[in-house]
Amino acid sequence: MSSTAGTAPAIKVLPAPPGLPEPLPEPTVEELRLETVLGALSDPLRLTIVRKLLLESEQFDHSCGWFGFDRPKSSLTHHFKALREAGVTRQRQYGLERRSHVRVDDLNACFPGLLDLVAAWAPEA
Amino acid sequence: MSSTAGTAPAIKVLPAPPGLPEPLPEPTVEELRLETVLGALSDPLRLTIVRKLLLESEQFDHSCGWFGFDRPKSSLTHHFKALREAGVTRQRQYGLERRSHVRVDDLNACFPGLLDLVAAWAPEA
DNA sequence: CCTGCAGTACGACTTTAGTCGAACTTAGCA
DNA sequence: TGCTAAGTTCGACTAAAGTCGTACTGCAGG
Repeated sequence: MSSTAGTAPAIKVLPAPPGLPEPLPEPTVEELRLETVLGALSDPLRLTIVRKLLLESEQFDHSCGWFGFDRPKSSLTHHFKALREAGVTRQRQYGLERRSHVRVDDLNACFPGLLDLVAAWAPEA
Repeated sequence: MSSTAGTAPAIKVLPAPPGLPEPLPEPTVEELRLETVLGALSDPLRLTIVRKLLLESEQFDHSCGWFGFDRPKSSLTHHFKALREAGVTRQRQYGLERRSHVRVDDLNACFPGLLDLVAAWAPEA
């Protein structure tokens, strides 16, 4: 996998089509680590976020407020950042809003079946 | 919080054949929680344990020392206990030794595909 | 320009998890 | 009977995560 030259050049930004904001910094596909992704998904709130993104219209990115959590904004920022830095989600800045979506293709390529488990997850009774 | 109504009243112990020690306390299948299992697997050492159990002769249970980690015994106890309490492994006492194996059937039933990811995992370069 | 709003950054605090030494428990064995 | 080895339990310490208030940035609309 790490066939790329010595120090990974860390291509952070994708060739975004014109008009589409560039993603915030995130790990590349090669940098995705199972233990990190599992750690990011071992939290009920983050599991809820990812599951909701998967089940309800993955076609669009969704802003932080779309989820309707009644937590302080700084807490939400923390969790969205954790998901992005683990490589689970991608975030783009649209004007005022920062919208997220799940990196479905990357995750299915690296960890096939994992997202199915998340989609099938049910929050504790 | 038990479960499906009526049947299956939390079978903690298996119908162990005579001569086979009973498993140490562990969550039932209904009690398995995705976030807990993922949390247990988000540690490299524990991932190593489970992967090694999966790849090298799952037919037999393996004692703590079989893995050959050069960590203090109290640390190992900690991690084996974490895996067992999350429902990932089952432990039985054989004389002096406490042997572990992965609860393959239970995990495949609850979280299909998860163990494949663990088996395919490679410790960080 | 000013104001309001989405969200971040920082920092303090609390909680949880990992690490490991030391003392203890128990089975097998001479 | 007493030794040894596998593993536990306890407790202290440390490191990492989660929580959230406050201050800040930066776009939009009047």
